[in-house]
Parts: sequence; C-alpha cells; structure tokens
Amino acid sequence: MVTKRELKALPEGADLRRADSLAREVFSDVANKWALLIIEALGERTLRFSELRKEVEGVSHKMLTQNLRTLERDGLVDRKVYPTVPPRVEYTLTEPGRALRATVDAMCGWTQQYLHHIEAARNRFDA
Amino acid sequence: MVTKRELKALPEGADLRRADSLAREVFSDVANKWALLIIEALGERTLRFSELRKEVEGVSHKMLTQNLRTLERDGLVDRKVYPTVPPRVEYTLTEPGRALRATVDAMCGWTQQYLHHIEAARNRFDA
DNA sequence: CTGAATCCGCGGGGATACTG
DNA sequence: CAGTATCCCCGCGGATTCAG
Repeated sequence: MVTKRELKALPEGADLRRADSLAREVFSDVANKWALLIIEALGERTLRFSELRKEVEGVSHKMLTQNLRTLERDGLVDRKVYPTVPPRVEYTLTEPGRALRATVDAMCGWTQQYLHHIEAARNRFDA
Repeated sequence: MVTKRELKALPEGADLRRADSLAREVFSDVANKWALLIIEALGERTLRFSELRKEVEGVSHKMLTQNLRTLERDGLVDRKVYPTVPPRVEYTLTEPGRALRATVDAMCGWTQQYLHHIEAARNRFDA
C-alpha cells in the first residue's frame, strides 16, 4: 500500500527521468528556446506565419516551420490554411497549448524578476 | 503616465522578444532540456556530481559540467567543494534556482497531464 | 571523484532557390 | 505568402585522456 504522503513525496515528473519515455520525448520537444518563444508569442492571439516570424526576433524561416510542425504534431497549436492566393496560414494555441503557455508565462516572469540578481551573480562569477 | 491597466496589458516577457537583450540570453541558458532536467533533479536536495549524473538519465559528463557551470554562473545553483581526496562537490539550488524550479515543476506537471492528449494528437497527425 | 582539454563526427540550423 | 528541398558549414556534444 502506498500512502498519500509517499505519493506526494514523488517528484511530479517522475518518468521524465527515463530517457526513453514518451514524457521525456515530449519534454524535449517543448523545453527548447524556439518552441517556448513561439508559444509565448502566440499567447491568446492568432498569427500568420509571417507575423509570427516578426514577433519571434531572430528565428529563421526554417526553425520556425520546423518548430511549428512539431507543435502542431503534438497538438499544441492549430494550423488553419486558407486556400486563397497567395495562401494564408494562421496559427493558434489549442487548449493544451494555452495550458502550457501559463507555465511559460511563469518562466518569463521569473526571468524578469531575477534579472538583476542574475546579472550580479554573473559579474561575481566572471571575476 | 502609464496606468496600471496598461502595464498589465504588456506581455510579461516583453523584452524576451529582443534577441540581443540580457533577458533573452538568460532565457536561452535556462530554456533547454538539460538545464531544466538538472534543476528538476536537484529539487530540494543537495547532490554530488556523480549522483546528479545518475539522476539525469542520458546526460553526458561534458553536458552536465557545462550546464552546471552556466547555472552556477547565473546564480541558480550553489557549488560547494570539499577539499578532500578524492574531491567531493555538492550542488544545491539557490533561492532563485528554487523559484525557477517551481515553474519547471509546473511544466513537468503539464507534461504528465496532457501526455495522453498529446499521444493521440501525434497518432492523428502521423496518419 | 570532479573537471579541463582535445579530438572529431554528425546534425542543427542558416542561406538560397524553387513550387503552389 | 507559405512550405519544401538542397547545399554547406559551424559548433554541439560524445568519447577519451590527463590533471588535481
């Protein structure tokens, strides 16, 4: 019998530890700079490919498509194609995507909050 | 005069958008697989280098040291060296590190929660 | 045991060109 | 405008070795 207390003692991302698990795979998809910046850029809005490219400064054409494909495949973004000419493609966060965005927001907030602290730590370290 | 409402309307990670900002730089340090897994592994505990290497499955010697250096430089982990022989080095999350861990926990929780959803989305996409 | 340094292969990722 | 394909190079990251 496993008590509630023991359950709570287990780290939440327990099977993220296994390098071969699906959880770890998904985590790797998501725990990377571009994916997170894209999710953050989308937020509650719907953006076209070209708009997204401007929003996420520094992202290349290739990286953007690549990450969008992965996010679409994992069901985090919805891709809507309007068969016009020239074509128009819109990207929107799905519900799981928006849920993840909440945690990304937290990470961004953390960055803001500790920026000075970190800068100081760096200066100390570099000396 | 900037109202509170207008402030709140700004995305939290506003200057994460600028590719050349310090915020973006820090974000890049932190928004990567190994760094996040290391932070998650540390949790509230203090771990030695060799223990950490076992905890974070699949991480190479080099990647572990490299990421630990970055995390130490940014002041997210504390590195304590015992000048014994053989040497003993312990790593612990600092206060900023623990604060970040909270958001990493959230990301791990998210992964768990939506795992099935994602798996289904993948199968759909691959068809 | 921890960590720095070196070597090196493979793939990430940029630039460009081409299709629809 | 959006996406795919091709080329190509730099640097990530693994393996190994040496030092403290």
